[in-house]
Amino acid sequence: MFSKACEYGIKASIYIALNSYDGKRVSLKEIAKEINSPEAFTAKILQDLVRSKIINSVKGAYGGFEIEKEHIASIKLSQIVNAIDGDSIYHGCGLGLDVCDANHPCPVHDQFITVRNELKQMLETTNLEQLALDIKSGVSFLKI
Amino acid sequence: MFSKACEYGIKASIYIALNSYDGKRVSLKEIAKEINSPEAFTAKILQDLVRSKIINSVKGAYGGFEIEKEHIASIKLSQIVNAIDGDSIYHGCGLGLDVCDANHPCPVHDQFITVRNELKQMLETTNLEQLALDIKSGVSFLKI
DNA sequence: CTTAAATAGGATAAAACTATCCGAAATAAT
DNA sequence: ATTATTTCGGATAGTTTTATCCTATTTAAG
Repeated sequence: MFSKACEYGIKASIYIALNSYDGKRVSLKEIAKEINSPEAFTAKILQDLVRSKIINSVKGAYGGFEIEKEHIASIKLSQIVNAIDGDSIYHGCGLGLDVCDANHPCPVHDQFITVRNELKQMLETTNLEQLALDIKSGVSFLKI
Repeated sequence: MFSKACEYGIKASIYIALNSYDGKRVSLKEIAKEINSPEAFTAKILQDLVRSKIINSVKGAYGGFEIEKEHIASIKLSQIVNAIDGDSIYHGCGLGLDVCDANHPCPVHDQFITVRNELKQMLETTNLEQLALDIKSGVSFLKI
């Protein structure tokens, strides 16, 4: 469903959010360790998220990544996915037709639209705060 | 959502079904042309479908691919997807955790389950006959 | 029997995705 | 200022997916 890059991006964002609530800035090293991801590859993904202004980075000693507390609740899963995997989930035909709409649908157009709207809805109604709080309370987990 | 291989596999299956209703066997060449897919790559995918006994192949002159008429209505989209992409859609965590279940869920476990069940349901309730008839009646299209 | 037309399957190439390496730039502490 | 730490970004490597090529095998027709 999601690319590896996207999986790492989501988990990293949650971990950063979690720590930002405590005013803690976290390093790439710590993030990769806590979400069990390859460090250098994770760095690339974090750079994407910084460029998309979803997370914030501070260079140099005592630097790291953070998210402004007030923004956490307003960051939707859809923004993270879009920053990393692009908007193919929103456009794009289920069977890869260049043109696929109500007037010229692919064979699974209607069925696909239904599932995709469910996914879309899910991504747009889930925000970082919810996810971070579940980790904090031990309801969900970022690794193993 | 689906791999390219899976997209081609689904479209090819529909085209074969469509022709099998008329008792027509179709060649790789014709299939690739009609579903707008690379010929040699499509050949590999058709081989998979033959091995999975979803479609039938006949070698030699006047050979080609076909599906027994009586089977068409019983072939579900899920079987085609499973033959080509495997069952990763059914198992596997949305965020790539090795262990992810109700007792040890990833942060998006519940949301993911919901969307995936919708997809699962869709794949299991859609069969080749429905899809082929829509193509025949000009309601849906296999290319452009 | 020979030939032409097809699928089967192995080998290989190209492209995309995942992952690693290393030097540059920035920053805080000493 | 110097040093240690840390992100940034370009180059490169490995892996998987997508795609191509070529030969072998099968089969119907002449």
